[in-house]
Amino acid sequence: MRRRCIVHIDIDAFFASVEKLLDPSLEGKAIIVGGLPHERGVASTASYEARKYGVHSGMPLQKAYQLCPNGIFLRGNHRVYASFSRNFHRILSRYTPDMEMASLDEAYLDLSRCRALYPSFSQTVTQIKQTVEEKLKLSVSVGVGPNKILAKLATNRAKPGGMVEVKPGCEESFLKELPIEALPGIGSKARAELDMLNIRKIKDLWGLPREALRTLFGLRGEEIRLQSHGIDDRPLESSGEQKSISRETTFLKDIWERRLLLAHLAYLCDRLSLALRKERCFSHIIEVKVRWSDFKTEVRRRLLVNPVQEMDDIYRIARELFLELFQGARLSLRLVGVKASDLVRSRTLSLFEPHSLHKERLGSAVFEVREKYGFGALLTAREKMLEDVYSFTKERGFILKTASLTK
DNA sequence: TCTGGGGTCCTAGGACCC
DNA sequence: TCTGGGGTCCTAGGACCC
Repeated sequence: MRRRCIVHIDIDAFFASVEKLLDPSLEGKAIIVGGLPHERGVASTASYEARKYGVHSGMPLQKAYQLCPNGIFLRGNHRVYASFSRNFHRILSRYTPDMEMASLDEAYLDLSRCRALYPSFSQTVTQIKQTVEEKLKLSVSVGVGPNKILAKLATNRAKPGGMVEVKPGCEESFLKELPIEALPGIGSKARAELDMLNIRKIKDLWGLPREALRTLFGLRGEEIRLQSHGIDDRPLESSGEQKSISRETTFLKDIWERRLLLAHLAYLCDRLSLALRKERCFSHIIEVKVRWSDFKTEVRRRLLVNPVQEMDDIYRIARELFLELFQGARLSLRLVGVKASDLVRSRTLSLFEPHSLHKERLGSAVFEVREKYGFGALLTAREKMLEDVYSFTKERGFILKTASLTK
């Protein structure tokens, strides 16, 4: 098979860079996006200035604040980032239809089919990089290789702002000294296990027999073995249908009052219902998640014969699942969440649900008003109750992190 | 240090059926 | 009265990614 030409392109410190663009006074400063220093949470992005202090994404905000007390902490605005991401996608798609958006700020391009169009790959790649940077006003890093794994690892080496190509014959020398956790799929747990076996670099994996990898990583073992040699024939995948939608909240302080937790659960169900409606989806599985104050996480899910979309239906099930978990609770909760999965596009109306048509019409009307005027523009009776609970919440000093219902 | 929110995928055990 | 083998479905948990 002919060597493919895969390009991986990644926006540098994406959220932080967008914030600098929106507010030029932030230029040159240590920016940490993810939340305010006293909040519970982690950094989703740190600017390169902040990284000098040791701050990195995934780090708890309180720790980031200790390391970088003069940093500028921002909650961030996902809608703005999503709009930048759409532009990113638009620009790249002009070069080839063979593209995979791996996340908001990261994409793969396969130029193999466009050989006739682009006689010089390195020139084309340089041009793509320049165009993206000019149009988005954001710096990007680019990696080029014969497959996804090598292109991605090349990008990591190119950061920030550079371009690295893994040339034919250089694959193993490029890989051998990289730490094993550079391979996607090897996270903190796997790294710790491999560390005990004295396996720290990718070249250390080369000596392991297949069976050992199979034992360590299960089905992923063979893929990891091949990738450690730079072999990867995974095709690019255009983003398929979403498999699940979820909404969850970590409270600023742990909560033990049932009434408060149920009220917040209802709020999450409402937001989930809105999201399902937006995607024109119905859900066959509803799942409730709780995280206790000791950080132990539990879930309960229910498979439904008739898929749901309406808030009332979701909440009825979520409430039961929640109470199953919360019955006899000895600890308070730091998180509740609700998730819809096994999504379907439409559903057949059941003869046993005479009111469902009416309910759906009401739901559509609520949805339209909220799309136009915002979530808080229209409150149902239950949400009016919720609103009271929110003020009750404030009186009790439990400020929920999620924005209140009214604007 | 004290651990987000949104996802995907895999594993393992129990129930159930043949 | 002791106890198969295999397949599938469901549930819960967890690793991992950005």
